[in-house]
Amino acid sequence: MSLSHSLNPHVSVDCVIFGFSQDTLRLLLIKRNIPNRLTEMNDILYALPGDLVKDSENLNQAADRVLAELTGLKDIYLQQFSAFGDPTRITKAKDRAWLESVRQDPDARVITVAYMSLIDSAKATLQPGSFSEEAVWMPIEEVPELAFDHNEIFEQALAALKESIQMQPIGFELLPEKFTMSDLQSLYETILDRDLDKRNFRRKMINLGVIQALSEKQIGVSNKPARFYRFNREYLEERGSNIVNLRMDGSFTLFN
Amino acid sequence: MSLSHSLNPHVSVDCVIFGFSQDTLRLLLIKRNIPNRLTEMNDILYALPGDLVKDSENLNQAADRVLAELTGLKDIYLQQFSAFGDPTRITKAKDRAWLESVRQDPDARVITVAYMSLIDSAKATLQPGSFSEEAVWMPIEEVPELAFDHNEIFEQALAALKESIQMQPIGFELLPEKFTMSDLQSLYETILDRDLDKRNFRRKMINLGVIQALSEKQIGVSNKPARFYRFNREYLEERGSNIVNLRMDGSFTLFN
DNA sequence: ATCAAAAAGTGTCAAGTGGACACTTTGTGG
DNA sequence: CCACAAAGTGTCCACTTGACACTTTTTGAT
Repeated sequence: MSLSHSLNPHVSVDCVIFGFSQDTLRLLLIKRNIPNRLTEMNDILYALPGDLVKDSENLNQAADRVLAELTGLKDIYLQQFSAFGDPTRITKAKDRAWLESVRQDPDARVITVAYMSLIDSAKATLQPGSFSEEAVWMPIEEVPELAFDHNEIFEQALAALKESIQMQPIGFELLPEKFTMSDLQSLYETILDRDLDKRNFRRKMINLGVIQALSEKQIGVSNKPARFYRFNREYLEERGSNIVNLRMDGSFTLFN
Repeated sequence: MSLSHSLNPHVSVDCVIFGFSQDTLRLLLIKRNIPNRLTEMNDILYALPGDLVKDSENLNQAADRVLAELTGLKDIYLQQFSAFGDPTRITKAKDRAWLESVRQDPDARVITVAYMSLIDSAKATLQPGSFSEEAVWMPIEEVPELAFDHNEIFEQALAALKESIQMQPIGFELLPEKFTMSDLQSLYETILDRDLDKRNFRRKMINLGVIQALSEKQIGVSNKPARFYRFNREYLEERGSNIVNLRMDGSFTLFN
């Protein structure tokens, strides 16, 4: 636990980390044990990884630190997407019990700055910070009631993710160094939650120039082995993220 | 001035209000008089309209209130776009002089949540809040050195504005109830800072269905009078803002 | 050796959109 | 009635999208 005198009691960061693997999109949650005075047992409460900001660090640094402390994840590209500051956001009964057990000033009004990221959950090694807390990947359809206003933060992050995937070829941080076209398509289908046409998808990806074909192929699969591709990092550096367009028909047309 | 005991000394909001009129894009600034101990005169410092958040209000409410208090602007649609929390963001010498003159706790580390909006500056009536402060529209090319990290906040807001205009047909709040096609094109050209082809612009706008032609025309101009149009509010309600597309060539293609 | 299963991989056409480009029309004012 | 100023208009080509179905390649079982 960090020295609490350097913590700013009014500002926190929360991290919405989406993990993708095995065709499933998951949310990274912290499982907290909360003392329950009535039952003398611990209640379990899931929450986004988050904590107060130190007076000496900026918001990005705080997000990196908090995520590492609570989950062991390091060097994750975190993108700030919104601040949440409703005065009632931390006043649920369960939340107060936990706050009283860990915070110097549990009554302080806290605004939080939310960060999000999308990573390859198979590559991420979780190392929860303390024995009473555990980091888990939760499929996004099964996300339970969360602490504070974390359900709302999660929903907004998911909506932001769906929008942003339309606008830039993400996936760079998401897939292994080499991956098949089907892996990539599956990633997009999962996030967008709809089917895409195989031929059109391949055509678009290749023409965009974001990925490069390798000569390598899968081995040991019981069907035609797929070719591997890798992301073309120069592409994004050259282009920036300016790859948006507005359509006549008002529809999204990234794929299909 | 509000009761300071209800102000949260660690969280503020700042408003980046862009105003458009007479083919010019302007930024709304507050002119502050700062006591200078050496000269016994006042230094002048421009700043974005912003102030601390009250413990009883949420961030959106704070932004609305602060903007109204400092500039008189009400019922402006403010969109949160980023939080700024570098520990050094309020430590410039000039800034400290001013903070010491108005804040209970001038040393507090403050993070700020930034909001932006784009309005018709000709329709907006400014009523600065106190005699020592004055609200002014500053053409964006002439924005001077601002308080705190407000130059950075402004730059980021401008970049966000340029991006977002590509993605949704804004302008609804910007132009008068009825306007000419040239007015609209001029708005886009000003914000995007480049020329657009007249024929292609008209075709796109009309086909999009965002605007409706009126039968009325200009009168009293010494050239062919232009037809008036109005925005089609049903359009946005039906479509939402889902009018984005990703292009093969990686370029913006909203117009031209 | 042959076959079945499984996933990879491939081509075409029609419709729509984007971008480049120059002249005519309609009003006012001198 | 003439000059000026800004509005308004149409076409062509290149490219992108979206719909659509069959062949290829490998493994593993018989």
